[in-house]
Amino acid sequence: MIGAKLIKWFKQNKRDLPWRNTTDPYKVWLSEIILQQTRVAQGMPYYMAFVKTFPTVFDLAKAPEQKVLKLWQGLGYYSRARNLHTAAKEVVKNYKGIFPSEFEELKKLKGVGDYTAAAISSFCFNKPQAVVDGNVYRVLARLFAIDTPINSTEGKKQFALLAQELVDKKNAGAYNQAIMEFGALYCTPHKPNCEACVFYDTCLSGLAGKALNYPIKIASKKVTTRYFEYFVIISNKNTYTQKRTESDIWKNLHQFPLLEYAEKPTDTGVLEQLKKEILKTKTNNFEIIKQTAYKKHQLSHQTIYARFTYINAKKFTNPNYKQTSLKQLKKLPLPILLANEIVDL
DNA sequence: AAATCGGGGGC
DNA sequence: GCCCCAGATTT
Repeated sequence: MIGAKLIKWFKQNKRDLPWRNTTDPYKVWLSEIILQQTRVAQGMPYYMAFVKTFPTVFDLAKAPEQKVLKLWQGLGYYSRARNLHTAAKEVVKNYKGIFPSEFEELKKLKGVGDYTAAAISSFCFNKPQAVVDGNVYRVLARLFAIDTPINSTEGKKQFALLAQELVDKKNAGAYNQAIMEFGALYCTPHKPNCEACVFYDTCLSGLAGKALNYPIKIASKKVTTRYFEYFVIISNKNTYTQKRTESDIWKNLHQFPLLEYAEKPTDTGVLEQLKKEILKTKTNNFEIIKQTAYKKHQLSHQTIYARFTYINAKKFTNPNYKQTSLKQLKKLPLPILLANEIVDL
């Protein structure tokens, strides 16, 4: 039984985090969505801002999506913010603003999967449902020297089953937080503290001196490369933007007029396409003010090389783009790549 | 079953 | 540069 050791360790070593001082499912849910694939240090300021801006699920539900996305700006995986907003409206509409406590019911909420449903139901209602996050995969893989890849279908089933067998059914909330905290602080990916570990004498990978070999993962496909040519078109002290609506990165965030290429384009090629498709002119009634160097922007599955070309255009009328003042621009939710670019504007 | 979706921090 | 982070959804 690993539960007693974990919970004891947890009581002595846990971090004091704001979402641990409450059992309000709204706040726990908020923290869980924010912390998906995100380090505590990175998510913390966003959690504080969301709680302050939207103290209740009703406040979040009635907010416009653009305001939610703006507050999320810079955190990445923007579908989390869109789904967060959708789920808030679902809770208000379907549950009168009261979060359900059952695992299966929680999973019906947009953006709430196995992990998050288990977290909310166990943390807030002490339901006996095991969480399986990156920490749990790592701790269990090491304790039992499990060779099944954690990102394979079989691995996900195997680890979920094992986790559910191990969870302390009477103290699931404490147990779940304990095993995650243990993974985050002690059984870490690169420098596990095996010598001082409470499972030193039973951890199968540790005993073999192979803790670092676990967990096993299937190598992911390598990333694709994209070239983005953004055009900051200045006309009458305004610029122009559009909203990304395709199912692609940064959906529902805004951007400058953009030309995209799979391979590095030639300057003349870019210029021709700019005139034809964005400026819609055959003459040279515009002026290139400046052009930045390509900036490399690394995403999990894509490498983006982006460049900004500033253009002075006397007349610009293209219905695909919306005239935007600098003040308006800074209020729009933008990919961090663009937000950084306009900081000094 | 595999691909996709961000950004940052640690090494 | 590579890996990983309190994963979920889409294809």
